[in-house]
Amino acid sequence: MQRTRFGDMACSIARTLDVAGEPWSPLIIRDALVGITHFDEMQRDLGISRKVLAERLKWLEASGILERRAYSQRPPRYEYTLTQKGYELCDVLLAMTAWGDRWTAGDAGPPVLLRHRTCGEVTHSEAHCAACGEVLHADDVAFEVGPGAAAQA
Amino acid sequence: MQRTRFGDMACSIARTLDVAGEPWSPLIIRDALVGITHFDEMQRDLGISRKVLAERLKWLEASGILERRAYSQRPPRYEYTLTQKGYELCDVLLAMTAWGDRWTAGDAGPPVLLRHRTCGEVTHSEAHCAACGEVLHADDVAFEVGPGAAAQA
DNA sequence: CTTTCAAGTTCCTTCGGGGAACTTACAGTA
DNA sequence: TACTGTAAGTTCCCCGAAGGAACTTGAAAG
Repeated sequence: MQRTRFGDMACSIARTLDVAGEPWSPLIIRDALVGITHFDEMQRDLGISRKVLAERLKWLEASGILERRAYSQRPPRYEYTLTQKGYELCDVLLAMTAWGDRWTAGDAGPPVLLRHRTCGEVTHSEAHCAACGEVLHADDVAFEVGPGAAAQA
Repeated sequence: MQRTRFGDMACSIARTLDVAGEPWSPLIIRDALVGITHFDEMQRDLGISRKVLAERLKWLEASGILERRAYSQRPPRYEYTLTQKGYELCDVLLAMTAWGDRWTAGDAGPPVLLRHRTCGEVTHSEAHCAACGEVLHADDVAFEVGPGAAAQA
């Protein structure tokens, strides 16, 4: 959690960052996606401080991204799983993966390959226009004032 | 810039975060995209501390995301524009915008609308499989070990 | 020759990250 | 019964990074 609050800005990018913009959060969500759902598993996998992990998990749960559920009563043991809201956030992770593979992988190639289950090909995520289906890049769009444009403090 | 280095992790998400994971960076890139390219403009638009802005701009320039160019010699005045590498990173911002519009906009609706110039519709970014063109979500993909999977410290 | 502006830099305070140790609650085993 | 192990945190201290305000530099403009 950063010092300046992004949640109040009239910008969906800022508001997304407010929820999951802190550097560890996307990696926690990635872990939850691939089945690393227990506190100690995450801590070992990420090398994150236990304190910070506990803070992030609380925040992501409060934000409706993760759900904390006991998978054992005695002894009390918990797992963190993605909600629908959290699951949809993985579209952002797919976009990060595509960019990171393209620009930061270097000669070694990407560390992880994504195989599309339905078509069988190794693939990556590509942004498309939800209306016409064509490939969409940032300068294909014009920005217009939307209905929620009010509270620009 | 966070304390733990993400750049060395064998994960494209982590490596993307290493470049642009600090909370302000995506907003700086957004500003550069929409034509807010001068130091003072950015500082006013974002409400960011001048110190932090100067640090981020240096880092993003060093990472090949932004280019610093003098648009005036006398007096010396500079602008920051996106490189191709930085421009492609905007795909991630489009995904953040789509998620933020859907999950954080509330009753007021999205603060900004995106109109696709080629088809004319108000739209949002949608992740598609680069191979078959179908809509792609996180559990449509299987993760496989890639060629660059080595250096998991 | 004082003001204004852009583009930073410097200084100070405070908050948050990192890391290690500690705690709680239970299970297994000898 | 005591000892060991494990999961899920919490507490403590230190230090680095964020925020904010003031200062600097270089040049034009009144």
